[in-house]
Amino acid sequence: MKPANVYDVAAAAGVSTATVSRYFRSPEKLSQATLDLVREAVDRLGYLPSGMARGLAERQTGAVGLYSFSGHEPDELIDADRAADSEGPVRPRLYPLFADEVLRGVELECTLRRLPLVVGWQLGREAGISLDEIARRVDGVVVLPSTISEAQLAQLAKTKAVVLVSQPGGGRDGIDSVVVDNEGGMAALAEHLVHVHGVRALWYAGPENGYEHEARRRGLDSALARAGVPLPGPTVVDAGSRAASREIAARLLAAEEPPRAIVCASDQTALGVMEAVRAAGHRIPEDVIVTGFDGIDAGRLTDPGLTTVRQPMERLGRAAMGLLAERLADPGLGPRNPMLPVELLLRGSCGCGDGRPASISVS
Amino acid sequence: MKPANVYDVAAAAGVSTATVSRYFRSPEKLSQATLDLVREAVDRLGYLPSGMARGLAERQTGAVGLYSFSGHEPDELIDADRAADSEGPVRPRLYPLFADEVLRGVELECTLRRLPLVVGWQLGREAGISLDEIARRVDGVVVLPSTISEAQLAQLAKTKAVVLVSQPGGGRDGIDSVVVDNEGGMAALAEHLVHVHGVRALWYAGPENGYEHEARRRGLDSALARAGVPLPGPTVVDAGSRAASREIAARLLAAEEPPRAIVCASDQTALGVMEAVRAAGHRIPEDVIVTGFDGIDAGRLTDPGLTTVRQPMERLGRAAMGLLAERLADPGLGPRNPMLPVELLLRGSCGCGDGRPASISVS
DNA sequence: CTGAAAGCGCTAACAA
DNA sequence: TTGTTAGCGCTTTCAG
Repeated sequence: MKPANVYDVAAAAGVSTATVSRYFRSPEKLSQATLDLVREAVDRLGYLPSGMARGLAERQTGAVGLYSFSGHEPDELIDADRAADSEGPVRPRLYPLFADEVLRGVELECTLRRLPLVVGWQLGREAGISLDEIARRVDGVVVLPSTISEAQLAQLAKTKAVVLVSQPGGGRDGIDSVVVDNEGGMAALAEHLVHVHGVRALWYAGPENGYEHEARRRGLDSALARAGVPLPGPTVVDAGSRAASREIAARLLAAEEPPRAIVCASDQTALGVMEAVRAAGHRIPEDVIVTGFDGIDAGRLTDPGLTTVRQPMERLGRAAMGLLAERLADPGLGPRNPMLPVELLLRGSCGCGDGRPASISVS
Repeated sequence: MKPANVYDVAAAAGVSTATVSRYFRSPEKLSQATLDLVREAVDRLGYLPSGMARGLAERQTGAVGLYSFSGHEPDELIDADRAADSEGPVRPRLYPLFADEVLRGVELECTLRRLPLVVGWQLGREAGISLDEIARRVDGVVVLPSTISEAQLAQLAKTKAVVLVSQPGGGRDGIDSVVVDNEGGMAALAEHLVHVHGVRALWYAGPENGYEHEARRRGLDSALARAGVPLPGPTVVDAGSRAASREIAARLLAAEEPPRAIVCASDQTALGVMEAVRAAGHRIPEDVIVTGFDGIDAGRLTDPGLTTVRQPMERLGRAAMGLLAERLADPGLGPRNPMLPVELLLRGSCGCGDGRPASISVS
């Protein structure tokens, strides 16, 4: 039997559909007697107003969206069933990752603001959910770094509010953004390595595409240049891929002398690199220092702990959703593009942190 | 300027609205020439079909929902900004909790099945988002334990597919459920305490309302009865509240002799109890054994590690969304109510786990 | 392969 | 305070 609609309820209560609508939208405009009448009919029929019809009529969905890459590799996800529930010193699957923590912040903000959240994950290039599937259901969407082209984003921004996370909004109309100080964080890390640990020869591992990684590389290079240390060559490594990890190991074995440090563009890459360094027979940090970027939880659980630059991930999510909510409330706002500070986390993998990890605020 | 709709696109392309609709829904029915015509218009106008209008016309939303309690206390969430980004041996705010891990499983399954997910959290009794706000936007919803009455659930199930997590579906029509073996897990834990550690006097801490806790209590009592150990009295403690933790501490101080063990209905309660036990001047596990239930991550990070019963939380979420997707695909299905096995995790807080934690499968 | 037109269920003027 | 009615934007027969 198909669910009741306004007409059914109106007929059952002996009122008009407008009155039934008012019962939900502006009960204060109805008399007590009418209220009771409608309530009875609603309860009896188990009536739940359709969000689709309501959205159509109101010309807005009343919901917000989050679109993200999954952070995991497809095959890893498919196998997740097996991996998820085992336990050990090293987790079989990394969690929570950057995207998970940002999501938590977004959810939190949505809960506080009473906004239903529609989430969708991109998985690899083709799998998962498309941004359009999310966007068509919401008034505005927070977009995490994903393989969405600038053009698509600009197109979308014409009809929906868009807030970019970890990608510069570029002052484009209708596109807000929130980023962290990637450049400053990486520069601070580089200075630490050079001045405290005397590092003068290092490798850089990480994908070189994308705004975040470019900013990090820039921070690294400028700090090294200032310190008079030769810049590392480009090392392209796909974060998380086992092949990349093997490649690093092979390069280490092939090298006449291993670098004093390997600076990675992300913690996930760094965890793979740590494995590779050990596979090549070197000790961390005595032979090779390894550093990451992000501050995911897994970096605390390795031995030694991973020295890294921590992004305020949950805050990033909250800020992004906050910007979105504000824009929805006032579309006239100019573009906002805040930058959040990061924090240098010194743990064992750089040779610091005998005892508790130290943390240093940057920017 | 308001966003383009089908009519705009149809006019721009010189075709009918039906053709524009077919462009998206069944492109194989259109000639190449028409396809090109429409594509051009769509791109030029930045057209994104409205999910609301589509849902209305199709009589289904094409999305699924997840409704959950937040797992955190409201004040904790409000202050989250400050707490979220600090670091230390014990995290200022517990994460990920049960609900977070289940959510992850649900998201994962949605990603694989390409289903947009609408999430909403209840916060305390009144704050946060209401179940109706989620339900009206989706075809079916997964509901985590929350303060939703049986009556409301039954009402909702009349119009939407509902899958309960950690609550028995009770064979009701249209209500599926997935639970874990709470009773068996707690019984296994109790037997371990009695037979391995010789526990004969213990307290039970945890809220006594709700299906999960009732099942756990039942498992505890029956195992103790079988072993001829006197049953603990009821101890009602609101999980996570500081007042409850203080109360435990006070009771310990008032007691002539502390119990050999305090068995808790959840890890969150157990973490509070561990604090309380120490505050009362006792050592864990030498003086007092403390155990939890859930297997959240935070239980690994305490010193000593928390002995607990691990639920396969991610799998719970995946299973729930799987059931929902299947029912949506075939509404004729009878009620499904699977029970997932749990695992006993022996760590330091019961006196086991010199070295690596042991884990024992239950059921 | 394409078009015309009738809804889908709700809201919001506008009247009464 | 309540009712009438015209859309909201899309899909889907039914014709052609």
